[in-house]
Amino acid sequence: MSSSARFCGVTIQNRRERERAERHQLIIDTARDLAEAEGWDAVTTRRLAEKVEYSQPVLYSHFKGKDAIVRAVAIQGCGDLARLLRKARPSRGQSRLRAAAEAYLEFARERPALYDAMFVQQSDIPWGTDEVPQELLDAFGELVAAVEPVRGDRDLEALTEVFWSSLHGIATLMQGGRLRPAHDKTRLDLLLGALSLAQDEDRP
Amino acid sequence: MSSSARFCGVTIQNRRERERAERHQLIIDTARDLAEAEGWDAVTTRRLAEKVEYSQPVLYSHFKGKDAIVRAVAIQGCGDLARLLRKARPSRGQSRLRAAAEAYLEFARERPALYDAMFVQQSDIPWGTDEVPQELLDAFGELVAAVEPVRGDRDLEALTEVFWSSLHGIATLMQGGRLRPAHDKTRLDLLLGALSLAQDEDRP
DNA sequence: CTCGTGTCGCTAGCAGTGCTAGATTCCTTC
DNA sequence: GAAGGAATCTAGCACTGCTAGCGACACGAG
Repeated sequence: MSSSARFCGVTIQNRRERERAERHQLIIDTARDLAEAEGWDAVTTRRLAEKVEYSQPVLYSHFKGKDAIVRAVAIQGCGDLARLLRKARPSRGQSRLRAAAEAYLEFARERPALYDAMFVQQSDIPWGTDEVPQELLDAFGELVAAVEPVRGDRDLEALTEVFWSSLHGIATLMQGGRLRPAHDKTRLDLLLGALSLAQDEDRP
Repeated sequence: MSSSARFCGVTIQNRRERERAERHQLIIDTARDLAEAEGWDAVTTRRLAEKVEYSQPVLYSHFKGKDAIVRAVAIQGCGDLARLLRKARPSRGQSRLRAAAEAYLEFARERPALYDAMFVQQSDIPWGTDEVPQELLDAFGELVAAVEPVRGDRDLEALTEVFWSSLHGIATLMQGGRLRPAHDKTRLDLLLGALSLAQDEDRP
């Protein structure tokens, strides 16, 4: 019976781990959805626990604290962004740089709370040289690929950082209502024209 | 005696209003200093009240709520930034654009909490066409003046928004440790070179 | 000089926050 | 079935922003 018991024990343990992983993901998804629907201020541990139909302490058996939940949402959001950028290929005479820029800004516009968790709220996600999440590297890699065609003899990583920073600045200032919507198109044209070695590569 | 009484009453009222205005400013300054020293999380109404040596309700006789205090700090910060940009004139062969960019980034680096209140934390400051504070217009005006020399035939306001957005993106991503410090100089060179009509105006 | 009057600031409290210790319930195993 | 252990919940702490209502003070009138 010991082998049977062990076998059974393993499968039961597997089921438990699976259910636990599902609940883990449920918490992340619910937090993201609640934030998108009502903003991060509305994401309290009580409301989140109520939505996942468990009590608060269950959250703390999965995450060290609320910050860790937000961080998990942010990291998975980076994966979403990376996939979106990978799919965003230029159509017609559009440059790859423009396709990436438009996809990035659309992501920030459509999912402002998620974007906030990823790049605005301060978190202790390791962005330095050490253990930075793969999702982040993927997203940045897609930006690098989009910048590469216009790099010329410029430093590719630094140029990508400039591109990213500009997009991020536009995204956040727009979200805060600090830029004039009337300039939306002109602004992006100017940025892309300036970064494209000024050889008017991007004009249609 | 009625004229004497009225005269006295006016001066007393003046003194009271003056003291009240001083206390109003004291609250703003204390909130800003506390935020700069320990971050905005440390700025609670209790701690703030303790620092100004009054009880909490006094804060609410000056401001509608904590948000209004942060907003006052932010608006005065815009005045500081405008003054700093006005003073930042190019030295030697430096372009005015570079002088403004460096001054802006230094401001964001040296006073991160103040910068946060101004441009990161969402607030209901009216940025639209209606009653936007004068301090804000001044600061943006300084940026416009710095961009003007390189505008070429481009839309000046939109180009300034691109310049501002890029600086803002760099400032916030740097603050969050999301950019590589090794690229700091290259990044700014690339941005200024790209915005300067690509005529290498800014290369020394 | 004394007495209302009204402004001013304070004490105490509310509802809600993130988080946790201890009791309780449920399931597995013998 | 009973013992053991893991998983979950209840109840509570210290804190947040904010406010009602009380008490003390300075002021002007008689």
